[in-house]
Amino acid sequence: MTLPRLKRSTLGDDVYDSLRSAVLEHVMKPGDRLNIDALARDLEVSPTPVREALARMESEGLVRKRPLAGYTVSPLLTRDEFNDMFDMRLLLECAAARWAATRATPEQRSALTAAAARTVEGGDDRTWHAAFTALDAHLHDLVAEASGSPLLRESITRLHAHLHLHRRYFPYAQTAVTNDEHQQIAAAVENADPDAADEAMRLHLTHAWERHLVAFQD
Amino acid sequence: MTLPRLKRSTLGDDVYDSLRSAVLEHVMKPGDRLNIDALARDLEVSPTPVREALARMESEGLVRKRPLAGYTVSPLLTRDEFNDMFDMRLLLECAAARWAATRATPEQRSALTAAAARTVEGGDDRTWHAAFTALDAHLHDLVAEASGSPLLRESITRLHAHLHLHRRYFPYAQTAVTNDEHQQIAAAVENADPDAADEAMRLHLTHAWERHLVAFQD
DNA sequence: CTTTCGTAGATCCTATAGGATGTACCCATG
DNA sequence: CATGGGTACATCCTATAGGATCTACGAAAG
Repeated sequence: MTLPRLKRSTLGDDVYDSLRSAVLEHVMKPGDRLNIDALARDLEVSPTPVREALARMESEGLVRKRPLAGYTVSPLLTRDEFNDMFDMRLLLECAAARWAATRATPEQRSALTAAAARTVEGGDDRTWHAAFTALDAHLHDLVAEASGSPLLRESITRLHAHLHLHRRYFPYAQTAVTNDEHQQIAAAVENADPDAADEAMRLHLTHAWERHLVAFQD
Repeated sequence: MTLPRLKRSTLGDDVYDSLRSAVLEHVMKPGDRLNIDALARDLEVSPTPVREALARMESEGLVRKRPLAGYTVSPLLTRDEFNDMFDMRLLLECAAARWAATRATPEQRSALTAAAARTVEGGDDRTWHAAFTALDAHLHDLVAEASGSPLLRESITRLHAHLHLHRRYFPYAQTAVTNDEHQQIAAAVENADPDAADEAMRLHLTHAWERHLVAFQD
């Protein structure tokens, strides 16, 4: 018999969750200074667990630290960095799709197909876009999980944090309907066709890349 | 004119460097408990910067944290985790070699060739092995750097931390001479031949994999 | 008007102390 | 002898305070 893992947590972990979502959900914008004492007051804790949370976030690239001068939210990606990120996505996520096609469990395959079938209903642009990105991120994580490689999934998750940051800042860069692309990926995985899965993911990412590039017209 | 970046650091950063090398150089073995107060006494600092350093190390997978029960050095990789790591190495480092072949600067190419030409001189087994792994790690980092992708290099560096941990624990798993393999990689990059670089790296990693597998005869 | 210097304030970094939790040992009991 | 419970100790977690550093604003000199 297996019992559910019990989840004890410290203040440091809670502060980390709060700050991480605050950065990802854009409550604090890139470049903003993070005043440790102020954060501690707002969260009604002492500075110590705040420092601990910031140290973790720095190691993940969400914030930057300048010794003796404080933390700031990581700046937005430059055009070069953004292109580099998509090169990495192509490398990692296409491999994930390929591996998922051969190693995914039946449950994972059907979950992927179900997620790809879902569509986002109306509402104003802002909430619609938020729901859409959440769905997209969920689907990509399903593929990463189905790859059967914990390390690969972790690497992809790391990349997506930065992608999410960028998306929130340019909310209308990606408005085209990508359901078809998602369904092709899911179908390829369902059919256990590695080459097709790789190619479908490549197509999807390349299109996403092009849609995002408009944000860099400088 | 460009001035050298000035390197101010806090105690937390220094503690991090110290603890990281202590784990990597195997001063503290996998599974060992890390007593925060004791570490603070040994390093002659207060527990606060120690906690900060451990938080960073946990995010990198070097230590594990159990809330309200302390930190421990991450356990050695299981056979599955080890295989997963080499799958990732094949994916990442072959791509790095491929990109390096097309995008490396002339300086990077010659540095790579020079590193591949170096050999490790005698001494007792232990120091020889240490020098050898250092040379191998340096060469792989040169390839990662020459890829021109900061994200790719960072991912590879992350993997190598765990690899290094494993190597130190089974110091005699890799004794074959790999200079030939290194030189083939360097030559392919020098000749700007992506396919050859990919293949040479694949061969090198596959052989390394087989050499390491003997550690798992259980 | 521009630049330099100096001071005041805010902020970061570190150390110390106390409350909360986990761990280990010993004793009692079946 | 094995098992369960209770207590003492060690350790972790958090809060608070003080010293060191950085930043920003204003005044003085060129």
